[in-house]
Amino acid sequence: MSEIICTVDVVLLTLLDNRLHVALLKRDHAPFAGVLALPGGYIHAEQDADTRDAAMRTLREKTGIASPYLEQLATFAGPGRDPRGWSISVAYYALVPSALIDRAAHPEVALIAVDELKGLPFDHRQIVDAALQRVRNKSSYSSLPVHLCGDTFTLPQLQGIYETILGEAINKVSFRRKIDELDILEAVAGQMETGKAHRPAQLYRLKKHFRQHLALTDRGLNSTA
Amino acid sequence: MSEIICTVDVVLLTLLDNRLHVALLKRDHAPFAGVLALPGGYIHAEQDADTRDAAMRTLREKTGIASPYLEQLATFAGPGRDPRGWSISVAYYALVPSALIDRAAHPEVALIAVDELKGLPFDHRQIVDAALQRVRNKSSYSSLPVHLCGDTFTLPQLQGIYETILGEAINKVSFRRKIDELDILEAVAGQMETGKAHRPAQLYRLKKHFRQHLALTDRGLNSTA
DNA sequence: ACAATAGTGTCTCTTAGACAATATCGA
DNA sequence: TCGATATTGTCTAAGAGACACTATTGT
Repeated sequence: MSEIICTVDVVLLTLLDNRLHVALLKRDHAPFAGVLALPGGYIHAEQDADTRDAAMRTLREKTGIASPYLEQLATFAGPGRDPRGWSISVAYYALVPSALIDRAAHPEVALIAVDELKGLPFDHRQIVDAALQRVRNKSSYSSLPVHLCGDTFTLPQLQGIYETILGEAINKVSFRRKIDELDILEAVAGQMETGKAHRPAQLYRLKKHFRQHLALTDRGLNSTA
Repeated sequence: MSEIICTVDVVLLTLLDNRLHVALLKRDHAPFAGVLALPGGYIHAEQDADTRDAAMRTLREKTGIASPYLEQLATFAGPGRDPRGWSISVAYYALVPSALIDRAAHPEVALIAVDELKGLPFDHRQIVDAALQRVRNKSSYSSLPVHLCGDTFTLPQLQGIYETILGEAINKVSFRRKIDELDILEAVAGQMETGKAHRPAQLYRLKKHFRQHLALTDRGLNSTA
């Protein structure tokens, strides 16, 4: 039983040009050397405190991203998914603002639009699909998408992000009501998004209490589901 | 990396005396020999097609249960959870009608009320808690609890099961409206639950299409959440 | 002033829950 | 007939979406 290959894989999602993108890396070694794949790697029992830790380390080492929103997705396993043998991959998904991805320091990180993915090795396609399904589902009733925003953002911007993820238009009044009920944002005093030929929008940021790990407790953006 | 211990654990839930119970087994071997613990065991790379398969096999071998509702819960891992070393446990949860548990053939299966659990080894307490949270959460918006029923049941019985799981009373009219909308039950013609000193209730059963794997698609019992 | 988008007030429609009336059994 | 619970009809209240009006900017 100890011949099982234990790995983690991370589906790192971000927004670019108003579309969801996944971070992929060209694999250094066989199998699938040179092919774009999810950032992942072996669990290091000597140093990883758990699989989340392993996923965090992997992400840091391969993309330089420090403390993203990171949540366990599911575990994929079996004899066929990795040609080296029976393997387990504990998959995580991360949401980060694209500004946090330092592409100068890590030019090897490829950001691919999720609807243009093709030819992923292993069962990575299945893992990405599971992550997308999870994020879409969870976004419909939680504040999850705020993790794709930068420090400050306007409500129209945030609504656009929800619409991008959910793939459908949202009623403006309802959206604002829900966000208001969630009570997780605070206006940045006096600051406005400016420069456009129309009324500027109020800037908001996450309340201090929610800056980090917002994941566990949120509920209730949209009960449409 | 190959010294990692790879296991599965199953949280088998059932209803007994109107209360949720977990199936536990006295461990045969060290560590924690003789202590009640979740049914679980090593993944057998030679025979298991994936972790679900391993969980199914474990459940069959240890409790005799053949094809329960079984879904992946989460993966628990780390250096401290098992005294033998760095370990991974892919946890599943199962829901079965208590009638399916053949306690004559498997007298070693202990069914413990979930609110009376104590002294579980490893991190099994944490795993059980995660399963309960998942089941309660999912029950509030899906038909999940029907898996705890036998072949036929009445609507008042089913409502009672929901109330047991959710821990609160449900509006009768709303409950029936929702169940009706889900459109997953069919009346068993002419059959009534009988014998009580009051109007008998109509018996229902799952529509054929939903007999097995109902898990993946269901939605929308209760949007209260 | 005009175009364009932000922000808000209000109406309607859908849906969940409360209440209550009717139905059907055993005693 | 009475007590008990099943089943169904209807009213009310809460919430989501549609619509439209006001606000504020650059041109």
